[in-house]
Amino acid sequence: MSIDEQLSILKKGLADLIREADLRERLIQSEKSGRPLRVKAGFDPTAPDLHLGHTVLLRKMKHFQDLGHIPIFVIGDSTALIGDPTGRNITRPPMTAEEIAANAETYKTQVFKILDPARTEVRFNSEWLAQLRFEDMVRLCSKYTVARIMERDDFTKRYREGAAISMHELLYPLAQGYDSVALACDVEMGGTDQRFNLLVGRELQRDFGQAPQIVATVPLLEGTDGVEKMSKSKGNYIGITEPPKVMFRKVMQISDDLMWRYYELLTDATLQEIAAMRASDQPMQHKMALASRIIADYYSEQAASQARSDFDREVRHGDVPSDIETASVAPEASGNLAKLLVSLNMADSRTDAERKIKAGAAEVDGEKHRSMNLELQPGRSYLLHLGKKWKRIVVG
RNA sequence: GGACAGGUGGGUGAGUGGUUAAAGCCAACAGACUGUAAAUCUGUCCCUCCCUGCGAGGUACGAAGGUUCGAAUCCUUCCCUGUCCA
Repeated sequence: MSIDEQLSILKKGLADLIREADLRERLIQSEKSGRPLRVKAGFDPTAPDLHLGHTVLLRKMKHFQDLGHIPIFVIGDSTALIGDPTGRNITRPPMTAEEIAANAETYKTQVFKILDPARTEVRFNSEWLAQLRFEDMVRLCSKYTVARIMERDDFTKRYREGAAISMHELLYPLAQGYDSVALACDVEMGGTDQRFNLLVGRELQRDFGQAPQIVATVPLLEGTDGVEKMSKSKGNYIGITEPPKVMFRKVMQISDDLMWRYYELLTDATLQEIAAMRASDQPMQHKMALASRIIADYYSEQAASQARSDFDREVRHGDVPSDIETASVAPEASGNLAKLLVSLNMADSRTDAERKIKAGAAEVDGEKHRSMNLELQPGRSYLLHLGKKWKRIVVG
């Protein structure tokens, strides 16, 4: 494949590429020398589950991998001690070592749903960061000035607003930049919000006598609300390990406009194909196709079609779901429906359950049930439905 | 170390002694409507208990004490944040 072709694959969907000429140069060198490029992306092990927002980046790394280069997946176990201040206006609470270890493990397995494990490097940045002594830290800090660090949006903003900025947060960009030095990266990738951190890497590499890495950023994927970027903590995410059915439902819940964005960033559909779909008057069909496509990526075609038919039946026609869990309930649970729903995890609290029952959200055996009272007969089974939750119970 | 300002429910933000479990807005949840979504409308949005009622009780306005019949509102100490001065 020609360098131009390679470049155009790699450039597709990128938000920033600093700088394109450098990347071209490196691709040429790599081809000549047979040395693959080292393409790094760092992840904070803060959320235990990867979601579609992360996959925009991972898919791009896969493109590099497919062209013979080496993705380096850096798990920021040391930098997690700081907590990336990106996009934050408050200081993050630090995580415990146990949490970090557990989360990192989950990341590792999930990331290989996209990348080929045999040709991926997975590294923890504690490997080199934990080695640094105080003198090393001081030396590292001396390479950057306060004014330059404060150029970062988040810091400027927080500073201007009189919000707290702790000293250790200023170290984050330096630590991340040092990762690139330690790994001798050729390319570092991240979301557009990572731009600053990625650029710091270039400067530090220069200071350490390395060629500055190429910085490639991908757009941030909006979450299911269509407004904020997808994030676990905002609850607007679609996790790649969520059951197919849940994924399908969540994809269907995005707005029609957002769907085109998802097509662009989460599938290999070409821009022409997307434009054609967009011109048609079948948004729902295309959305269902999108959901199926995404599920097929992380599960299988079969799982996708199953999820699709479940959605058809359960959501569109309002039928009873096919895979309701059955729980057995002691006869003593008879009497109070709210209590029962809480014990079955169908409501957050008893007060919550009562509210929903009063609002007419509860059904027993398909009948709306507005009374708090539910007498259970031993041996019988009941079908409970509250909002999106269903459960079959057997008494006895 | 000194002076000053401030800390309210998921977010924002009212409220400066008494129908205040705490306005409004946003988010969220449930219901209706619907072709998925959106939009719209209705209701809800701390917890527990029961005789499920515009019911009873318990917690809650950084923390702990105090004043008062009564405090988010006043006082004291502490913690935290910011600004200015050293």
